[in-house]
Amino acid sequence: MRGRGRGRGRGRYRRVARMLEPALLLLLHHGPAHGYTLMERLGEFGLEGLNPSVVYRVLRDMESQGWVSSTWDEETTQGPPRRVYSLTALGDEVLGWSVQDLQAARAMIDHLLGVYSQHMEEGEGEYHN
Amino acid sequence: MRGRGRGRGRGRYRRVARMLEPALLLLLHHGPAHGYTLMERLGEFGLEGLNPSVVYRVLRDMESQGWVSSTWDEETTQGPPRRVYSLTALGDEVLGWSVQDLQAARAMIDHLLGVYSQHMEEGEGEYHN
DNA sequence: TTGACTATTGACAAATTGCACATAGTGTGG
DNA sequence: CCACACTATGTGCAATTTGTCAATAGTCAA
Repeated sequence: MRGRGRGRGRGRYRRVARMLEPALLLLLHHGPAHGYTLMERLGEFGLEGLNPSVVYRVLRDMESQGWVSSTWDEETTQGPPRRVYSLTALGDEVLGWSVQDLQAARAMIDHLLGVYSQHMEEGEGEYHN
Repeated sequence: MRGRGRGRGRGRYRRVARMLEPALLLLLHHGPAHGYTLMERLGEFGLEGLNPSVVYRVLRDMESQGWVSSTWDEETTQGPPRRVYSLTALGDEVLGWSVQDLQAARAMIDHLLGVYSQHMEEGEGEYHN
């Protein structure tokens, strides 16, 4: 068995992961920020409780793509040096594309939900077993 | 470099893949159908052009989870024997959960899009490079 | 100096996906 | 009969993505 985790939860989680990049880009669209701060602000987008290494990895990957750039923060705070990420011009463009992608995704979801509620109204949903 | 496919397209495609299971369940909610037929009807949900083996694999996986059941079609048509898939009671329930997940996903997308257009109106989006 | 909290990174296992190809029946044109 | 096209489904494996665990590192307070 290929064990695609049964039951609930999984689906949402994975779909959510697909929103991590857009959410980070959007947060940076507001202004530069540290990775740690970004991670905490992800809660606003329903992305709380992610493993930090996931978030940092995405940030580094986005940097290697040139969507964001980072420098080490000058001021010493309580802790090791922090990276400050900012959106690049390319990242700004990518954010625009992401928004379009998300609009398309929403349209697909709407269609599916529409068909489902239609089935419900019309009393379809006889499963044959 | 970990090569997370640059540029467009990828993101959408992956997000789309996450809708394959719900779409198949919904199609089967309408009534039993062959894998091949299902594959063709996926176009209605914006899921055209998928590699057949992907669709068949998901169907078999869903069967191993007990969400759908299949039998070989009696009637001989042009081609090898075909499987007929139908939704099980469990599959019907899973479809309901999927719908809830999708509603939640839509809410998240709406929120993100809302924040984005707010930024746009307020003239944010200074990227600092 | 121990523990708690802030920050970031690395390495590896597990899960997912894409793709190329294998198999198989039926019908058609030469 | 043979090659070819089209309908259908299944297998195997490489590549990619994701999750998890642990390492490193600095500051502060008891």
